[in-house]
Amino acid sequence: MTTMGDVARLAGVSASTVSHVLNGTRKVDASTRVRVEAAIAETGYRRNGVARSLAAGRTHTVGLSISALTNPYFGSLVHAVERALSDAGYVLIVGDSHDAVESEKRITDSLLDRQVDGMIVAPAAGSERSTLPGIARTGTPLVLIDRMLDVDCDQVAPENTTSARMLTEHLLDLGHRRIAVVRGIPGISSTTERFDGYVAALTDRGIGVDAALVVEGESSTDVAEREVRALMASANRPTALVSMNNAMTIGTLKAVRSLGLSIPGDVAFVCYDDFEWSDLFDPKLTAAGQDVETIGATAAQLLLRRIRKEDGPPRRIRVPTMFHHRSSCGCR
Amino acid sequence: MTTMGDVARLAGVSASTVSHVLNGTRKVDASTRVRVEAAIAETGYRRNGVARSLAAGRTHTVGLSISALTNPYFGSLVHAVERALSDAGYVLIVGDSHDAVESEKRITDSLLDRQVDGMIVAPAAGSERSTLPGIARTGTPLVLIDRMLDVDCDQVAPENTTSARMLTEHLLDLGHRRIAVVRGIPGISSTTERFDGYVAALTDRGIGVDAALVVEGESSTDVAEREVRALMASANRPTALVSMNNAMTIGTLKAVRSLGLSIPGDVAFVCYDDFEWSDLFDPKLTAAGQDVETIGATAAQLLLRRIRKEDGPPRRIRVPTMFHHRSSCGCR
DNA sequence: GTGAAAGCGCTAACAG
DNA sequence: CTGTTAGCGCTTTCAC
Repeated sequence: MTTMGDVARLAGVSASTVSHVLNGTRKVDASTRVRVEAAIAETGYRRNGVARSLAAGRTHTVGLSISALTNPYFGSLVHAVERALSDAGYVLIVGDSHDAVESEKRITDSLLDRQVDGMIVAPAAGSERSTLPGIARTGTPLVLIDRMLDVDCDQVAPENTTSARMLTEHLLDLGHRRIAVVRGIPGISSTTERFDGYVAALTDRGIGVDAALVVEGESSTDVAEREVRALMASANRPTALVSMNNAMTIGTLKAVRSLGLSIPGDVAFVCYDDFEWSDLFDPKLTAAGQDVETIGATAAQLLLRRIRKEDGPPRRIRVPTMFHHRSSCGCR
Repeated sequence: MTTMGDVARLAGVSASTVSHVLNGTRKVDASTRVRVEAAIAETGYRRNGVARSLAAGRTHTVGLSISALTNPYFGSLVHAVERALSDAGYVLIVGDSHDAVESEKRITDSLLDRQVDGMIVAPAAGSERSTLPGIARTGTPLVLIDRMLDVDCDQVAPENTTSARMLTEHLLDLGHRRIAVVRGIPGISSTTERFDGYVAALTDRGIGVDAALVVEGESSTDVAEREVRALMASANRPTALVSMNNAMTIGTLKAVRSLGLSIPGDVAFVCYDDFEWSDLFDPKLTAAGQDVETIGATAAQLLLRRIRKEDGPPRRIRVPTMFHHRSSCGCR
């Protein structure tokens, strides 16, 4: 393994000069630069980032903890974050928490041990007690993504309440009164906020929330399928369904289809979260789509800002969703 | 920031003892261990992984370069790899090459600089000339994933030829003779091998390959949609279509739908790659599904083995696909 | 069972 | 414009 010292010797300069030509951190005479570059080329030298990080105190690495890499939504999120970060010269370490604080803690501890310059976390339920304090103690820049918490740090999440409310109101406008909702995993803001939007829409029209029409899908496709199936097979089947995230949508659609029911004929359907292939479903799904790219890019920018020590109060950013009016709601 | 030295001082021992209790690398008297642990707890000490890596020469980090984080297929792959790796105490740095060797080179160089203990790469076209030599030169353990190359290293990829052949033969068995194929991005083995399977099936029945029926989708949904649309709107429209990966499938279905054609009524359809929601499409897709979990887990195991210096000749593993016979082919 | 000391390969004052 | 010199915080012989 060739080190900076080897290169320096070969070029007849000091290691510090080699370091400076490599990093452009100080003026170097053109001729010596050439000699150094020649030596680098000759030896095939490649700097040791670990030593570099130790000496410099920065790793140019950021960590990302999310809850389900298999969910296309998070895949896009990782993609957006990765791009913004790599453009800035950082690399991304990803960890999948499976929405469990224990795994989340293991992941973030490991990231902290590795001295990441910052981290982005989609907090699992209970995160504010279990894992965030530990991160805060180290002073590592942190931005929360996808779910908001009552803590003092940068956060970026989609607009939830208003979007869910619009979705529900649309159904109400079409005359539906028995509207069921399929909720995501409990304990996180997205679930709560979206549910709030649903409740607000109903309440606003003087309709009470019927507990029997609230199905807990737990953000598991299988659970949602089972529960929705049970509901739709029961006597008090709703006339419309609103699904609160893409996993819930898949489960719901499977349930409906397995019962031989048709959408929107037998039951109207709208959902939070859009799919790239929404218009290939039959019928096309009326949905509130998140702007995942913006969410990811924004989170990365906020983090980069903190890493650069550009201070300021914590910011909480809501990214608007886009309403896609298609046909599963029963319109047109 | 508290260091190991601080802990040692507080516990009244040497830094080396602290290191040993932390790592379990040598026998430590129970009583001193207790004192050390108390000191650690008291200071909230957390070891510096960077210093650790520099001293030990291992980072417990592996890099992964893939071509499209937004593709659900790769999302699952990352997930599988991440799980296997984190179980073994490693973290994963991901980079998205967008199937371009230039980005791939930047990513792998950055990973190498960071002294990853190993890396997994889904090679872009041209990788063997551009990026793999550089990796080989460092001696960093490497396993290729998703696409195979004619190079000496561990590789794991799905079964392509036979699966594509089966798909095509199924169409042939149903009486189709004008079968179009939608190919993925050129220059990688999956595209070539799957196409070979298509050709073999036709040839075997004495049917020549009609160049007009070979559409280049370039692994871009948009391109596939445009090209398939053109083909299906033309005079010599095929009676059946075989799509070679999930992005091509989305594009193809969009094209078919936009023309108001029906599957399998107007054109039969089969595809390589399965979707979690395959049976929500209308009609349900007959597909050859990859076992992504196995591919990812296998790659991780092979890599771990190399990292542990368990030698042996390079292994090339083919993971079988699963044939899902549904209705888009026109059966039943 | 424990400590001292020599690095790991680089960065960044500090001096010239 | 360039070299010298301390470290960065840990692991790991080697010695006791």
